[in-house]
Amino acid sequence: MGHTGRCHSCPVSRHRVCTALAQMDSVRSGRSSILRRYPKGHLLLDGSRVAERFGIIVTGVAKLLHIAEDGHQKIVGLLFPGDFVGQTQPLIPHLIAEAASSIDVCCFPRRTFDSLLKRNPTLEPAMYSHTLLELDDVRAWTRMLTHRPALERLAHFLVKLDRRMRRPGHEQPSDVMELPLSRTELADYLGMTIETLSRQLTRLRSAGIIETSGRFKVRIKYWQHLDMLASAAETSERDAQD
Amino acid sequence: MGHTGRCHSCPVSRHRVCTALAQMDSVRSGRSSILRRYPKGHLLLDGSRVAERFGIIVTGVAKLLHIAEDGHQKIVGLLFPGDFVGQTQPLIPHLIAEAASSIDVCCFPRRTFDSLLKRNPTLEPAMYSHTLLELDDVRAWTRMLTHRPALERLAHFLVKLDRRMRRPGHEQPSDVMELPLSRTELADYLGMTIETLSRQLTRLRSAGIIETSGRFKVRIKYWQHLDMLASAAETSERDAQD
DNA sequence: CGCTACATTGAGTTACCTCAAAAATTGTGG
DNA sequence: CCACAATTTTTGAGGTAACTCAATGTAGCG
Repeated sequence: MGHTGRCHSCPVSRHRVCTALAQMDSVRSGRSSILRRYPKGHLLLDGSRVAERFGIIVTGVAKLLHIAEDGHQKIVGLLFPGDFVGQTQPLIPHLIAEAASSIDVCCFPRRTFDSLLKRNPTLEPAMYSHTLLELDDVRAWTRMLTHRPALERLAHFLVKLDRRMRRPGHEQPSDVMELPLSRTELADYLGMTIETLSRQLTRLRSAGIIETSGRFKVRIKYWQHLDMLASAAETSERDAQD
Repeated sequence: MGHTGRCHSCPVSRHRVCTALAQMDSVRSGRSSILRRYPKGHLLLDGSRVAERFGIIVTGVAKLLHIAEDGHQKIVGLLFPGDFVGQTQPLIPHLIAEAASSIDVCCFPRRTFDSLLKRNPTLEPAMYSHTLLELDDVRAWTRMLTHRPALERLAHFLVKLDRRMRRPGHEQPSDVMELPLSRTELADYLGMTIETLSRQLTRLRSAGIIETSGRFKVRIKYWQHLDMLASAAETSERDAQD
């Protein structure tokens, strides 16, 4: 189950930043980093502080939150295995990340990571590339949220979640997966009310496309069907214009 | 009007990346870069190719577009003065940028820029920071689009446009500004139909908050009023929850 | 088991969408 | 410079997806 702390057995080792890191022997053999497990709710990133360590998510999901002065929190994104946290400077003080579920993080002490950054010239570019891809992803997601109906937004989310949570090899196509967010949070993230979200879930459930048990377990029964709904976006957006 | 090609007279010189660049004498004196003016519609970035030059927008606005296989284009973002284009690798092949209006760009030949990158260790981090801030901005904007009504989205856009287009010192607070997008494009960008957009513009117009002339000229008469509408977001989002 | 918090379902309302027509702006040839 | 077509924007009328408010159902916990 849990991996040994060496890159070759790590489920995220094929991600961009890990690939760059694994060019260093000390990293590949697991001597630079420690795999830490954090409980749901643990603060992984505090935007107002320099991070004590750099971390790459190995399993689990983290919420990215914006905090208002009054302390109120708004979900602005999610982090999945392969994504990283650990800023060198407090660039965005109102941004925090916290574990949405129990989460495994591959952690490098700040100093260690800084020296890796200096010694490995491919590392920073790899991080930058990762961020650029994420930016593009967020932009596409924004369009999805603003132009597509609630059902498709939900379908898209579920498909994305499934893809990013599935550990290579480890899982079957239609395993039960854990929702990282409560209904309230998920509705907020998808830009709808909990009532609308609940109705859309019911639609998918009674169409036989998904199965739910308890509040947080979902199983995709017809992935293909769900994916069609999710990508109905592109097709009907195309029809619409020009 | 047009600046001399030296950083000290340049309206964007106080932006992050320019500040980093201006640490080099050859840059500060304007020997590395050329100020180019491109007409509306000019292709500034082709995501499927390595860019011939690195450019920082000095005046004007550029559209960021996603291209589908069928050639259909969707607006995913805007670039303003201080933002930059010019990738080293074709990371996001379906992404292009084109001038939304006539636009001035401070251009560095690829080779020159690469060597600057190597010689100035603060440059890449500055670019990275810029991108991280942009990512955060897009995330906040996404929330705006998904949670706020059409009128507020439009108000927010106008306020943002005003802030980012205004050259330091150069303009009066309530100058006429040029809309970088047609109604169709703007509606698409703001996630509404052209009809709804038009109605919201009319509302602002008849409330005396803005003035329009022709298709592309807007003047904000009551900036404060508009800003209140724009940031009604935070206030009423706060009221809503917890 | 009963309490509390969260999720689902129901009924009525509204903001935005769709379809259709009128008005304004831009481009073109005389 | 003006008339006229083409394009884009605005306005109008009616429909619908999603919202709000309210009630019911269900999961988790002492």
